[in-house]
Amino acid sequence: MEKVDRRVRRTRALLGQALRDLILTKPYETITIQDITNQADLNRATFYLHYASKEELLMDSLKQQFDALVEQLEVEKNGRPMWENPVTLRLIFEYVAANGDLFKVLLGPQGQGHVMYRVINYIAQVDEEELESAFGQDALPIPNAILARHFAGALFALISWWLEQDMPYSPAYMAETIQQLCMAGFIPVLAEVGSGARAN
Amino acid sequence: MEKVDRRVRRTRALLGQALRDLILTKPYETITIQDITNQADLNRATFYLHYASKEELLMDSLKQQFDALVEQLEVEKNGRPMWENPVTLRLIFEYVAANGDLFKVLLGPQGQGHVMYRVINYIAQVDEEELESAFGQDALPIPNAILARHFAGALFALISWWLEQDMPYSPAYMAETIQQLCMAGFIPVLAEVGSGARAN
DNA sequence: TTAGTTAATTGACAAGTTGTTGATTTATCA
DNA sequence: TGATAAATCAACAACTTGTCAATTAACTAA
Repeated sequence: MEKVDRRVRRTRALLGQALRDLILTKPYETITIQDITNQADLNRATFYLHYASKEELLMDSLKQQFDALVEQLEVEKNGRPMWENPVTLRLIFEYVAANGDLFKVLLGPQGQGHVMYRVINYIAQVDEEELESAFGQDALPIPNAILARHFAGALFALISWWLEQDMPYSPAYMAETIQQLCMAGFIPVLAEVGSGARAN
Repeated sequence: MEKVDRRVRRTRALLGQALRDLILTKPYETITIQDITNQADLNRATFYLHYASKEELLMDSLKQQFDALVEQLEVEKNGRPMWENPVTLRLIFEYVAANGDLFKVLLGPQGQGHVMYRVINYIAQVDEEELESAFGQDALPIPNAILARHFAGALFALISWWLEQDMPYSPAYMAETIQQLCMAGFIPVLAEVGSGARAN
């Protein structure tokens, strides 16, 4: 079925790696097809045999990484939905950390909109499916789509912030915190004012 | 103080409007400086007298819109922090709706990363300041920065989703829902299973 | 109102990117 | 091994970019 010419596999892998390397080097928008093929040591015309644009290449390259993660998560989560499973969340943060250099650029201030959007959308989609299989289609007082988006947005923003700050907390802490905030909200947190300064 | 030559104001306004118009017409990346100056009916060299890039122009143009909103919010919120003030949140959604065409593009699948990042960051920053003035610096069991980011991410994701779906709910509903989810979390929602299908 | 200042226009420049072409060489698969 | 498909190469026109000096037009302040 999935028989692909070895040369094609090789070329695409080289192009993908070249783009990833370049992203760590210079702003994404300034990277040209020339740059990519130079870095990959391939002819420029070869690029167009496989992709129509940088974005297409980037998405193809990221998809493979994603698929590997999703496969791992499927095994670990064992039917428990993401929002109440700290193990799944922790694995996500560990995965992000493992590819921190790249994600920090792609999701940061100079990040790519289509990547950000897809990440949020992907998380939301998975989450929405989990909600549907757990509660049915919109049996809850708030639409599944909204719940899923809320969760995905919060997760995305924390990942982005965590990378920007160079990961000041452990993946486990981030996972627990997100779970707590999504499940129980701010109220329990705000109620429990610590030893620091009090409001005036 | 702020005396700016009338020609400069006029030119910058024309350039900004031209870019906004073009964004509704064709993909952002394909818009050239030529396109912008053509649309604005200005000479191409004039652009470089004011901005170094499309991004700089876009940010300058958006900043003015933002400032107008922030000013309005300051008046309305009356000291009450964003996360527990449905009026502020409703105004935000109404503001988004008023500029729906533009924001739908900028925050959507083909959106611009730097715009998305700035929006999230801006909301988070305002929220973090509110948390600090209400509870002090990190007196809560969870760092203010994380709480603020969580809220900003959820708000951003819901706005983006709401635009993408062509605003299927009222601004008031969106505001109430976000507030409820952020303050009380999923637990009360999941507990209250409606009349629909039940999990198997 | 006017004189001096500053912005905008114009045409032109070299340098670089883009996407595609046809002919050729090279690697792979069966 | 021989047929097939991929990669290379050089070259193409079309376009964008940033900058320039010289000129014209608009504005501000006295």
